[in-house]
Amino acid sequence: MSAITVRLPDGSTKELDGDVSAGALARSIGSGLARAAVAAVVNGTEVDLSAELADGAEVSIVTAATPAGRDVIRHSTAHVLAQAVLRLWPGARYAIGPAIEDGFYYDFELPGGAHFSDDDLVRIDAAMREIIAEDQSFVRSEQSIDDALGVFVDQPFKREIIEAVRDGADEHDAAQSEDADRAISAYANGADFIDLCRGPHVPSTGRLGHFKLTRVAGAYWRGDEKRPQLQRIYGTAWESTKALAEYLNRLEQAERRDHRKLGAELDLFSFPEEIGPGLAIFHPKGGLLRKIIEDYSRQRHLDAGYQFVTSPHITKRELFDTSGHLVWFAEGMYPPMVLDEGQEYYLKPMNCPFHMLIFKSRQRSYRDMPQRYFEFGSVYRYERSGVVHGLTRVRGMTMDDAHLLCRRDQMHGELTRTLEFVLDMLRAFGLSEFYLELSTRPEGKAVGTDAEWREAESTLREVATASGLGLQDDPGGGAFYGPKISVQARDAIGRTHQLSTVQLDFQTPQRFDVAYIGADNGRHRPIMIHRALFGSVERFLAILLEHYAGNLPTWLMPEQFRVLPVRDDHHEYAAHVAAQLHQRGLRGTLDEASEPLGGRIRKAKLDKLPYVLVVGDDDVAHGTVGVNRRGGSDPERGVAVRALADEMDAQVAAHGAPETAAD
RNA sequence: GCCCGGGUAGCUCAAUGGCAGAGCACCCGCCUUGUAAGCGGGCGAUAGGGGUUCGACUCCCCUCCUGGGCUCCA
Repeated sequence: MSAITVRLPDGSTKELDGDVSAGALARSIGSGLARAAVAAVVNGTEVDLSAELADGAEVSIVTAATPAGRDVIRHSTAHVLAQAVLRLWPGARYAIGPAIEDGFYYDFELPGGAHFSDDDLVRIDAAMREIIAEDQSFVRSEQSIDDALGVFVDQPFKREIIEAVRDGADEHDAAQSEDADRAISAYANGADFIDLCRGPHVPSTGRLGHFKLTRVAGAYWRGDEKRPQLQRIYGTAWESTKALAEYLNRLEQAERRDHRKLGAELDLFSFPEEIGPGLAIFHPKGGLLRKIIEDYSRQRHLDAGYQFVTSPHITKRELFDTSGHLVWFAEGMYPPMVLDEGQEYYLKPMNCPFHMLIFKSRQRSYRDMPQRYFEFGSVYRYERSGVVHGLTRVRGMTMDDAHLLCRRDQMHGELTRTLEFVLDMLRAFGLSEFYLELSTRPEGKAVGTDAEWREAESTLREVATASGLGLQDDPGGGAFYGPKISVQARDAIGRTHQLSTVQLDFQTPQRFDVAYIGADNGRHRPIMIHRALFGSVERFLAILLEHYAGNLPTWLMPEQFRVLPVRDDHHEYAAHVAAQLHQRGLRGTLDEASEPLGGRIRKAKLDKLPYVLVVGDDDVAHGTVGVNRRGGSDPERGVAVRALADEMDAQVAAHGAPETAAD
């Protein structure tokens, strides 16, 4: 075997003689790298460490503690999971087992239609650890389509995948099918297990072990409800015990921020069984929080030239026939009420049809344009029973909904304005990291002409690009009536949430036959922009709660201060302090000295009060308060009431940055 | 809708098929408190319905509610 020379990422070269595998390269560079290596990238393609390198190749080593390395570990762990399940359930069929964000899953069909239970996870976990202890090698093989079909003769899901590769039906596999031999690759480890797989994998199962099976779930084959439902097992896997522990800790942190938990702890809202799933009631503090959010939003909309409108919660079916909702959105709507000799009334799932009627309520001139209608409109959607989730997926919600009708020549400007307005408002609530998504024409189920779509999409793209934010494409993700930009916001623990959407619609104005009179005295069709900023008030509130871990900035906090008199003979002064702050427009209460100060302070802290104010003898004598600030180290004694009020005013005016402390 | 969990007091949790308990909250007393839990007492529950059993929180069936999952592509 002759020596070869390969090029490394830093531009240097390395000579190999004899063993010319990627693993040998790693070893020749250093033992630390060799230990960390899980795969390699050769000329841009991921390969196993056992892959032989060609002379002149550009090679980089994939190490465990990197995104690509973790994918390899997770994918390999998924194989071990499947191997364990097949050991425990002979005759089980296995479908797919990819690496996903933070983990992996594998889908199975068990013999006799059996289902996994949580107890099974323990057994499977044990079997996996045996396989890992056996340190089996992952051995790659390549074969023709026909041979592969033979290998997986008893595995209908694998056969379906192979056939999809053969037929080139699977879009993603198109690149693979361009390979000259159209070979199918598979990995075997041990004598009893082989799985269809592109790879790469770790060299052997002994490289794995920092994993945890997390839950079992049902999942439809290829995500299609009409196909068989499979049994899915989820797990997470990492490069080290430490990384695994950190991840599990992160999950706990997220759990502590869960808005459903915080909503109960802070007495904001609840979901009484008596009302039904996905239908919340807001308690006084939650109601006040909503009012604060909504009032601020209203003021901003007023300043930005929006007009306030209101529409009813139910309407005759004809309105939704006209709008197309009963064709396109019927499954998301509650069934109708039949009133007045057969007249059907529907709860509204969206506000736009009503706003169209407001536009139509009189003749409009080109001079009237744009019309910007805004409404906190409560809508009801019949979400499937399995998908409701806290305040983020509900059956009744209030959208901060706007519909802008403008002339074609105003479209670009209105969109730019709208996007700026949206981002500015989100920033005011303490969200600052955004990217945009552009959802384009859904193939096959779109209305409107090609020219209209081209114009709409290119306009949205220009506007999105001009914002300077990152832009991701979401091909085919638009609504049937037009494309949209959605604003994705990153929260304090790095999760992204789709918040606002700005949607172009040339269909609805046509359906309602709305028009304005142009300067040419002719009828012209306006362009419509749908815009939800918070999405829904409920969901936005939930995202804020989780973003701030309940420590809402002072301006949003329903209770901004609480005055605690040390003894009951300080009550009068405490009431005086509270009244002074109330006069400055600050919100707060007085907690009388019926129990010891320490206990009252603790309660106020658990309620996440930004300002806990203690008044005693010294304060009565000098007109001061003791200030215990949220997140502050030591309380400050002897603060003048006026100075405190000024500080709080400033804090409110600044809106404040998120306090990312865990709690 | 479907798959796997769960449902005990307002909240967080106990209780081999054999007397349903605790802490917090709430109410009543006592205590008069200076920066994260003062003391005593009281009120209060097996989600709903059916079944098995001498006996059911516990086992079975149905309903309701609830948590996780159902595009993340060998």
